[in-house]
This record gives sequence, C-alpha cells and structure tokens, in this order.
Amino acid sequence: MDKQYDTLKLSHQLCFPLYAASKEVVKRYKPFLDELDLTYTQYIAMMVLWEHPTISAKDMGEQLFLDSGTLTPVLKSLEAKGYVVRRRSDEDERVLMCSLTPTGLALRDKATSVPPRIAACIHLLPEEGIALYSLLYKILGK
Amino acid sequence: MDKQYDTLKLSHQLCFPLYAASKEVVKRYKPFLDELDLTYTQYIAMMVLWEHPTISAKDMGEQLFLDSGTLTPVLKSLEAKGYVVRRRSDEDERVLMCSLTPTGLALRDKATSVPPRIAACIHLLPEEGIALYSLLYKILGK
DNA sequence: TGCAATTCAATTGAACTCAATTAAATTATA
DNA sequence: TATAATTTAATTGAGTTCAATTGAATTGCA
Repeated sequence: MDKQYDTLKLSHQLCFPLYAASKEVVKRYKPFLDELDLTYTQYIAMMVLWEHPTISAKDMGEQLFLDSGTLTPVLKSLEAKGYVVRRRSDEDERVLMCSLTPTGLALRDKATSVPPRIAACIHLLPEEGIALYSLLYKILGK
Repeated sequence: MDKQYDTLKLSHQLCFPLYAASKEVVKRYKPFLDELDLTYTQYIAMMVLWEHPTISAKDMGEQLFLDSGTLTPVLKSLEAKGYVVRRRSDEDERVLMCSLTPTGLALRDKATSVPPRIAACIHLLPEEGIALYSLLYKILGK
C-alpha cells in the first residue's frame, strides 16, 4: 500500500523519456554528421543559416532555444571552418550578424542526405511523427 | 521551385523540437530541484535508488541511458552529499554497487512535491501526455 | 542634452554528455 | 592451467548547456 511514492517512479515520468529520446536521437545523427564534420549543435545552426543567409546571433539563438553562452563558441567554430562570417552590425554595434559563406552554402548539398537517413532509423509511422511533432511544439509553447 | 532543400528546414525536423523540448522541460525542473540541492541528472539517479535501494552502476546506467563517463561524477557527488554509498561488490570486484543511505531515503519525502508541480507547468492534456509518453518510448525502442 | 535603463554578445564557472581509452577483474577457451 | 576475450568502472578530451556576470552600445526619459 506504498502508493505515496508512485509519482517518483522513473516509469511514471514524462520528462525522462523526453530527455532520453532526445539524447538517443542526437546520437543517431552522429555517424551522418561526422561525414560533414559537424556536431548536432553546429548542424542546427547551419540549418538556420541555410534558411536565413544573414541573421543576428540573437535571432538565431531564439530560433534554436540557445543562449549566447552556447552559441558564441558554436559560431566561432563554424567561422573557423569557413562556413560563417561574424561581423558587428553597422547600425547597432551590439548586434552580431552571422552570414553564410559560399563554402557554407555548398555544404547544404552534402547535408541533404542526412534527413532521409535519420528518418529511416527513427521507427515511427508518418502519422506518429506528425502527432509527436505537434505535442512537442505544444510543450514549447509554439 | 526550390523544393530540394525543404527537408533541411528547421520547421521540417522532428529531432529539433525533441531536443528543444527536452532542454526546456529540464529547465523547468530547476527551481524545484534547487530546493533539494539536486541537478536533474542527480534527481533521476536518486529516482532509480528510491526504487532500487541497492543497484550496480551498470544497471543504473542502463536504466538512465547514461554511460560511466556521466554517471561516475554524478554518483560521486551524490556520495559527497551523503545520499549514496559506493562500494565494490564482494562477488565481482569490477562491479560498483550503489546503495541509498537513510539521508537519501529521507530526501524522497521532499521530492514528492516535484512531480505535481512539474505537471502543472507542462500544459498537456492527460491523454496528450499518454500519447507523448508512448511515442517517446517507441523511439527508445522500449 | 545627460543620465538611467535596456539590450546584446562575450565570458566564466559548474555540470553534463559522449567517444575513446585504460586498467582491473572475471570468464572462456585452447 | 595459461592465455585470450570479455566485462566493468574510471579517466580524458572535446563540446554543449545554462546561470550569472561583465562591458559596450543604444534607447528612453526627465
């Protein structure tokens, strides 16, 4: 009759499988991203740049749910790889503008092979993927 | 007609909201776990111990999807706080047995307040939570 | 205009995470 | 039995993550 601690069982948690599945899926990206010499964080930053070839660090951080403590070293490493140029805005010196280089743009062609290969190793039906997607964005408040 | 790069849009990804929602929810634990002086990783390790007062580091790592590189410092910090005792198994010296202390057991009473408060700030309907739960465990292959 | 408040990126510090390696102990096998 | 293979935890290194702080630039307001 020891029900008062049931809510503390691992199997009763929603956050825990969220946390574990997130790490698990990021891990599945690794062999594919290794081919591009990108980490997962660098990859999602490149995704933002492929859609927005010039964007402020702040706007990128908001899209990625990352703060400057995380994003600053990511952007510096992408700059070191030659995919990004970092430059202060002329209108407002506080703002750091990030721009995609031609090399960074070219990387997109190699990257197109990643999503289908990831999809192939996440064993969800299409409708399950859609359901998961909308539940996750509901948690994110978007 | 630039459809060939659509699969690389952030809004088309399933992993990205998974990754973002995971971090977001872990962040929501912080004020509650601060009251217990636990990090999220320490908290889930304690959850395992509340269910299994004595367990090997290997078994705990399998339940939590964590390897020894992560778990070793977590268990050492829990031992430093007095919640856990680490001791080599008598039968097999390779095996590290972790045991809950009385202080660690007592912490469970304070921890019972965490799940209801987290539930209150994750805005999902009960049936949505159940659906999410099963989709996440499907990804985890469990 | 001049000062206060705000915005923004960078830095710092603590903790997590994984991959790869190491070392010790055990088990399997020739 | 002696050696090889396996198992396990610990360590190391690179990168991520957040909270808190700092400092520069801008904006708002008296």
